[in-house]
Amino acid sequence: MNVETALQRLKEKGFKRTKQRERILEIFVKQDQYIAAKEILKEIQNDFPGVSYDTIYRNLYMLTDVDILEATELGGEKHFRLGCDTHGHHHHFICTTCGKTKSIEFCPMDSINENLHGYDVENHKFEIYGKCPQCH
Amino acid sequence: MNVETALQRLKEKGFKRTKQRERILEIFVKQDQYIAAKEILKEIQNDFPGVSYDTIYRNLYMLTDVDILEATELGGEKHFRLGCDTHGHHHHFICTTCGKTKSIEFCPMDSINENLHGYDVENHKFEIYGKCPQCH
DNA sequence: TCTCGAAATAATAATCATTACGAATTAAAT
DNA sequence: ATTTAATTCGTAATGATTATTATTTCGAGA
Repeated sequence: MNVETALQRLKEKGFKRTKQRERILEIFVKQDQYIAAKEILKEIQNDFPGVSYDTIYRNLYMLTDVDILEATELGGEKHFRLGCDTHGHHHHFICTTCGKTKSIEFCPMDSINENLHGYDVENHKFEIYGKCPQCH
Repeated sequence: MNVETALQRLKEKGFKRTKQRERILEIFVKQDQYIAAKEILKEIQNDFPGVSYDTIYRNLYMLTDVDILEATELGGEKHFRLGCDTHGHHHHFICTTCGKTKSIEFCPMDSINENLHGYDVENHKFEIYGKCPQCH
C-alpha cells in the first residue's frame, strides 16, 4: 500500500485530499510498525506546526474505518499501523522494546474447537509480546 | 479462590489485612467477570464513603502482582477479574455487552508453528469478543 | 494490653490520553 | 469564480490513571 493508492481509496469513499492526510499516510508507509497518536502528532508538527490532536485522531480513526490502518492498544495508548492486506488476515509478534512487529500467519480461530454454540463471535485478538532479535 | 485464601496468601507475602482489601476481594469472589476500576470504587463506597482511587488502583495492581487477580484492557479501561488458577492457563470469550466471560481452554501457543527463532516470547494475548447467549 | 514503626489510606492535585466544539479555512464540484 | 460542505485550528473539557503528603491503622513485640 502506497500513499497514492490510499488517497485514491479515500476519494472513492468521498473524503477530501488534504496535505495533513498525505503527511499522515507518508509516515505510515515509511514505518512498518505500530505508532502511537502522539508520535504521529510530533512528526507532523515538523511540517504543520499547528496541527491539533483533533486532526490526528479524527484521521486515524477514519483511516482505520476504511481499512487503510489497523489499530491495537499497547500500554494504555492506541497504536496504529498500515493494514497489510497484501497477505490477508494475520496476527503479530510485537516487540515490547522497539514496537516493531513480525507477522504471524497462524490464526487461532482456524484451529479452535471449543464449543462456542450460542455465542456470537464478533472479533478476536491474538498477539505475542516479547523481544525481537535486535532488542534481545 | 475465596476471600480467606486470598488474604492468607497476602499475609504470606507480608501484606496487611485491611477492611478495604477484604471488601475488594469479596466483590471479585462474588462476580465472575472482568470489572473496571471505577465499578470497584462505586461498590466499595457503599461501605467506605471515603475510599480514593489511589487505594483501588494500588490494591488492584498489588493483587495482580501476587496472581490473585488477572488484568486486561477493555475499551481503554483496565479491567480485573479473579484469576482462576483452578484450571490453569487459559483464555476468554468476553461479551461486548455485559462483560461476562467464558473460559476457553484452547491456547494458540500450543499449536503455533511459526518460526519465532531469535524472538524472545514474554507474553501473549488471545481473546474472543462477541455476544454471549444472554445478550444475543 | 500498650506502644511503636511500617504499611496503608484519604484527600487532593497533577498528569496523560482522548474527545469535544466553535470559528476559520480549504478542497473540489458546479 | 462561487459556493458549500468537509476539514482543520485553537483551545478547552473529560476521564482514567498516577502522584503527593498528612493522617490513620495494622499487627508484632514489649
